[in-house]
Amino acid sequence: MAESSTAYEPQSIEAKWQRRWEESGLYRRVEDPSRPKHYALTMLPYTSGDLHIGHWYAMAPSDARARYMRMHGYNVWFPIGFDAFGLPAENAAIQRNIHPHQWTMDNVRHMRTQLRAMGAMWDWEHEAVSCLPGYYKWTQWFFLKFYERGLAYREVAPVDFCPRCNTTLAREQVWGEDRHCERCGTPVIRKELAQWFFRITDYADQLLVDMDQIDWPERVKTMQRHWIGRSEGAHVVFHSEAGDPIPVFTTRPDTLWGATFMVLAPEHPLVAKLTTSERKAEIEAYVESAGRQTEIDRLATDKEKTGVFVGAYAVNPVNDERVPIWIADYVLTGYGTGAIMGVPSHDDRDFAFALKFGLPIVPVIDRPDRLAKSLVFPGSVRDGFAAELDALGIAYEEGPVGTVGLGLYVTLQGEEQIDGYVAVMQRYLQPGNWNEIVGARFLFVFDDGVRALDSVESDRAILARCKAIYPPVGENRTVMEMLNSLPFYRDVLLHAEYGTMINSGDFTGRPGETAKADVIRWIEERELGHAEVNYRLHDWLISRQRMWGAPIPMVYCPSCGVVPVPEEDLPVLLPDDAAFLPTGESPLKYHHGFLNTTCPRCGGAATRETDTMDTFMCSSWYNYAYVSPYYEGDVPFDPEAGRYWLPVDQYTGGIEHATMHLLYTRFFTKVMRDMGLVAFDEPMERLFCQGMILGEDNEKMSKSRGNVVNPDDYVSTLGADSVRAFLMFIGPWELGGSWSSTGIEGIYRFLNRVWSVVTDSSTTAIPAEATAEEIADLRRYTHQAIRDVTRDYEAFKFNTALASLMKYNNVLLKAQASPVYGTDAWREATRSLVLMLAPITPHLAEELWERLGGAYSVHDERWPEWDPELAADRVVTLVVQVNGKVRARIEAPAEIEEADAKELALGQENVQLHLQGLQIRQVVYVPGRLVNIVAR
RNA sequence: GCCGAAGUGGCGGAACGGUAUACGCGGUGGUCUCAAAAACCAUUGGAGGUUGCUCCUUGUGGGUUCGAAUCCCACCUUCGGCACCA
Repeated sequence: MAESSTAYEPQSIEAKWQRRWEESGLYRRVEDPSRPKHYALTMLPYTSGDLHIGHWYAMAPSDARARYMRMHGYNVWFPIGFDAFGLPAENAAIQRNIHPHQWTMDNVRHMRTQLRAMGAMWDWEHEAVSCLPGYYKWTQWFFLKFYERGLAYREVAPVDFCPRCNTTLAREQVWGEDRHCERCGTPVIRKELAQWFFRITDYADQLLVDMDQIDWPERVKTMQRHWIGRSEGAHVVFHSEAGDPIPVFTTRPDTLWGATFMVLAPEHPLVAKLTTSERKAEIEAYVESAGRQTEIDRLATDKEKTGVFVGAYAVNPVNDERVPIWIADYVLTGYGTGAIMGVPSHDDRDFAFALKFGLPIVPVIDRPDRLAKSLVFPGSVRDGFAAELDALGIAYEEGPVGTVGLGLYVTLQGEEQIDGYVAVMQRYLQPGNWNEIVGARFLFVFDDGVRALDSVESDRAILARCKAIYPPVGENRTVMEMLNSLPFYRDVLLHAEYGTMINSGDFTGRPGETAKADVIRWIEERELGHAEVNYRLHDWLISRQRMWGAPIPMVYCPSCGVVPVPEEDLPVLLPDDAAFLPTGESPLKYHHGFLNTTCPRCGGAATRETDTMDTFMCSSWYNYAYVSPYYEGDVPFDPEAGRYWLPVDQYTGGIEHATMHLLYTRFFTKVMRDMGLVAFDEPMERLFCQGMILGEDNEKMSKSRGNVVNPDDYVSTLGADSVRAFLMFIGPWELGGSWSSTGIEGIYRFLNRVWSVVTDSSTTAIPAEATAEEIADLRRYTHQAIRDVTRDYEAFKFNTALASLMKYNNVLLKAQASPVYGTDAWREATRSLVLMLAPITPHLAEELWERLGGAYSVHDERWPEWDPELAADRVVTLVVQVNGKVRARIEAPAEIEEADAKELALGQENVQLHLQGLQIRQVVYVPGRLVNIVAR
């Protein structure tokens, strides 16, 4: 084989094998019911034009895993396609005067070439491009089916809008604190538009429950659970004094008696009606400013609360208390009913709001921890008070109170201590003083008696008494505001736990375990409201005011109203002569040929819907489209092929899709199941999410940073196999990592060393015969490598798989110059090395396999198996510790007995040295690993 | 802010509660060469020391344990998502 021992030249072998694989149809899909199928899928790339290193990072390991499954006997199908609708194509159209279709398809052609260079096992015969009519016909078909099932509806919803460009803006097109248009700098306004929604909330519970049947990363499931945000509570109707019903959703109906105000979202439909004339200007200004903020800003809990009183009052239905109505940006229209009851004593945000605006705060749920505090002011009690506290076993600390002297900081635990404390306080309180107990109870001890904070009136009365005694506290508007000025009390002023109801009329004393359910039953009986489940998830807004998307197949007829396009008329084609305005406005609105049509129902003149669909629609069913792209039957894909291949067995993609794409595609599958298109609940059985590849400077790659890595450059110099292997070597796939131009050279060197281990016969073997021990050593390394590498592939740990392969190759480099060279064990070693590298470096492995005399193709070979007997270590290193510190290491036979190990350990000189003057208490033995001698 | 994740040598990272720093990069010294590159060999966490050793080190502070990078609590920092980027 001397003539084939040339240098490793990736360029020639990669081209050679890519051609050969294609010619022989190695990766072509075959339906073979005799073998277990494996549908491997990686998230489809967007047609950005250039294959970024990020695409390689997502796809190469996914391919390696698919190849690994293939070597385990699975009939693997690994399709590919393109997500081809979207904003960048329109921007290109405006900037370069090129039709989005042409721009996109040029990109597709270029990307296909780049993708082929990766040497992945893609089945190109089932490629699908989402912007082609044969594809989006079915995207539109899904819209019609959802509409038929009552899952699509039209409703007015706000969009970010640039008044100058006359166009809707995506979130990424809105820049800066002042939220201006990225193109022209004009401040963005909110505009209400009629838009189409999908009723994903109908499936909220199924999306939650079915998570149990899929093998997805726990973090993705958790994110989806939070995203769906199921909460059980009650729908309760308050009324304004004028009689307008104001429904609220609350998860805590047991706190209804503590609702001392209401807050509406600034966009709430009743705001204009409720606002009194003198408040109008202020309210309008606030509504305007709230509308300009993002939801993220509005919900930030660390910012100062803002809000405005509308001037009107509502009535709390459970106790007929009059409560003021406010608007504030922390209440959103999209969640619940867009209005809340403010319970400041048991909700952080309501507490902060009430404190800021001087609204009364009345506790209505007992603290389950029974903790209370009291600050005894200097000079407010007679001598001997502290001794009484000692006698009762009450904890306190003496400390300065401002600049007035030393006071007592008392902490009380439980009823007995609180009652005892109040009794003592009543006896010792100096005239002209008061003392308060805060937390488990809110009690004010005055010299003529005790007053509890148990209602809005008591709040006023207590404050008035205190003010009379010490006028400066009169600046406070509520008792809580006064208490909040003392930092000592801040952690006991409110709590959000369930507990026994207090200050709640007939419900006072109701235990926390049943409080919520009991109150719901009671309000249902009185028809004040009812139990309700609320979701944070809201319906999916699928309308986009864009041209480059699948047109929504709907027609507006002056006489028939909203009419769906008949199925047989699909697809509603995008015009190929649309004129793009430099503003970015959708040309569909001005394209007469597209816009004007006839009503499918009455045949009269009608207009088309000009909005297109969210591109997440296209990617919600692409895993089905691949089965039979641009299918011409009466369902979106060939049912027979679908029965064999579906669902996806292994899906991989970025964690950034955790909540949106991955939730939408699950929703689609559930609707498809209900339509009878598929017989399963979930589209992807197993999911792995990779992290993000960063630039050499550890920053996200971007053109502006100048740290973008072009894979093509490295493919042409070091080869696709080096790029693939390096990307897998960087670190754990799920965590991402940063590119390194020197790191990839290290991989290239490694592949060269593999090459020389397998092909180099110039190192003449030492004439001596290999001993049985040398053979056993080599075989042990081989079988340990197979064991470790197999485990790593199983767990998607390509980085450690490569580390083990490198280590193994280093061993083989040494063995090459020893008598084992050329033995059967050597042949087993090199074959195993090549087989284990095949998924990561498919070209190199194929070439080396051929040189080893293997039959075409290495990718049809079976994965090597390891023999535990052969892999077992003969000698182990026993670590000897004294009190947990390593004091000696002993080479010992692997099967050493506990007693022998301990004896050996104690015999070590350095161990004896450290045991001097100490008494052995315990000896811990971990078989084959360590002996820890505990001595004092 | 909320939700999710991660912090280990000069760098990327490895470590079933049991030898911290595997593997690779980089550095240093050497071999080869007229020279350089490549390749190969050796060495490489920090501090101290009498070759044998000792001490310190896994973001910070506590805790559990014979033993903690690993488990628990609190905090700090960085990254991803937050509904019209895909």
